[in-house]
Amino acid sequence: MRLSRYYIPTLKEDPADAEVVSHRLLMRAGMIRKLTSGIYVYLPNGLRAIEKVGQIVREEMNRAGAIEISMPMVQPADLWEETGRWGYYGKELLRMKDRHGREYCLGPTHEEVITDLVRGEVRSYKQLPINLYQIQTKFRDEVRPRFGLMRGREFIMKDAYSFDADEAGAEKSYTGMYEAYSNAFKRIGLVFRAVQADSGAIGGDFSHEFMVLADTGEDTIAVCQDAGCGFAANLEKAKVAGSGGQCPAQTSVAAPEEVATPGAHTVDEVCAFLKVESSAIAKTLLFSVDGEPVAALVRGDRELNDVKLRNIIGGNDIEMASPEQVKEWSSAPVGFAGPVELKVKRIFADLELQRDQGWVVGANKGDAHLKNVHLGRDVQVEAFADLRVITESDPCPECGKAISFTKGIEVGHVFKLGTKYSKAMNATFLDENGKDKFMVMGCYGIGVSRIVASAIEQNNDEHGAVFPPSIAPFEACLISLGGKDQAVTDKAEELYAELLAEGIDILYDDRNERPGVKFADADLSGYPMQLVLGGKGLKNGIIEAKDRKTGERIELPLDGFLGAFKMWRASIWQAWGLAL
RNA sequence: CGGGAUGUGGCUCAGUCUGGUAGAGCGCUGCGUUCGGGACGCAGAGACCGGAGGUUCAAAUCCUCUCAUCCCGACCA
Repeated sequence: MRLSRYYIPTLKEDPADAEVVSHRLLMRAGMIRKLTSGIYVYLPNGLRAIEKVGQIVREEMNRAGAIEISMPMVQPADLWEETGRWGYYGKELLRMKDRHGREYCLGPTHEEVITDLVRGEVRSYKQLPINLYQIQTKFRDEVRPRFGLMRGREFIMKDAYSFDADEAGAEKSYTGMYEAYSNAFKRIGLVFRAVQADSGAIGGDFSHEFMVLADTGEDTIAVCQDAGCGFAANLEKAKVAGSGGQCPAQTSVAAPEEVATPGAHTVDEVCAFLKVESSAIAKTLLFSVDGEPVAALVRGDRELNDVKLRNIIGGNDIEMASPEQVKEWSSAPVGFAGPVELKVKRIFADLELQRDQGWVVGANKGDAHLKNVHLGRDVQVEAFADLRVITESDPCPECGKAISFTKGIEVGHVFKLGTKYSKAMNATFLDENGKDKFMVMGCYGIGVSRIVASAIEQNNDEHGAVFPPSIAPFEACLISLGGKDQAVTDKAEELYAELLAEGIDILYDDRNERPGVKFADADLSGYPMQLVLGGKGLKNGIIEAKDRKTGERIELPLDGFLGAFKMWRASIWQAWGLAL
């Protein structure tokens, strides 16, 4: 491509509304432009990177036996009613009506559509397994879109759906996708890690996320320090080691005693007032679950894991109780709720609280707490469960050794769905014995546009983006420093033609610009290889080759250029850990 | 949805407190010089100051409402 006839509108200055590095650089490198909050235009270089990622994903999906289709973005509400997700999915689902008043939504995901398709087509076990996928624009009306392509409302996703005759087949489909994902991310050139994950609104019982490791990631993952163990999980999923069982009903703990704690609303204030450690306190958090009160107790120094809570209590609409609700349910202002004689039927407590000891809790009246509260004796707890967020000082839940936290960006997610959707939508087939059975499903997503952003998050420097060669908008940039020197221009034209004929994905900067402008643009855009031809070089029979990642420059001979270039190119790919 | 902030040429911003001729840098157009790390000179084009209403002789500036965008939180594949 000739840059003089192409469209890469780079910016010298940082756009005012771009916070994270990938957003800034995508804008500055002229790869995207914002249309409105969370919705972007993909400019030529942005589109190229996206399509390269898409193509790698497509190849790995095809290799794994999946079959590409394309489903509509607009979906009818009645399909979502069938699975109950019209109610469950919430405001993230952008809903609309057509001229007849019929309800639709913009597809944030396609379980309903694919299941509807397959139930109408697949009748026999002989047609299974089948795995269908698409690469398509999705829409999720995020509460707060941010960070450019990292969390947009409109984004490009590859989503695949597998249908199997039985659990064993579904397991195979799942591992097949897991492997395909690992292969794809390796080819894309990202440092990533597969971790255990919560399945969220998609549902199902088992899932892994593929995380690109980057300090700016929105997710935190807990990783076992012991490589042999291999435990890695999203913080919202990571279980905390702890025994189940019952809290003893008998105890030697003294009877509860009310103590005055004027003005002590927070755990810290109560600690300071009563001169106890925060680990001696059990805090009571009130939630409204579809309008009904639920209480969750965790130790004062712990953080409640709301995903774990949601998974235990069920329900559609879960939110923190409002101050008014707290007052109604606990008979006290915020900060003094406690489990004893609480007007809440469902009380859940973290495993740590079943210890045979007395806790400090709110007294359900203003300016007072109770001490010596024993949950087995004084409180009707519906269940003791793992409710808290794991901490870095907790042991690995699988092997007991130390764990550490790192930040990651979720770029892929594989789910085992089981029969959740096939049952809800009656997707059945006839098995060998002529019996009707529900198909066993799995679903698998890759955030294609997000990968481009995460690649920049992981690879950039003060000059701009640094793309892995497999997904760079162009693999190499040929910079001609010809100016008025026609001999240099002629030679550059010749090299460009040679590289094109060789099938190299090359951008030729033939603009009538000063050298500094060309260098800055090439660095900013992140082409992994730069070729610079100047007057001096031409005289000496060499062209300069710069590795964008390391900054290292070498000289390639103009005589026998193509061979020398191909060797250099191979070394660049190899340094990225990529196969050509 | 709660808290905070910002809307002025294509971009980044000043001007708003204290009302009185709309500014700068970058970018853009033309001419000339320059040409290995975002050049320089000269001459230009380009703004209903987010929108609506109000106060005033006079509003980018003060008041009311509204819309949009960003940040923090809540929430969330």
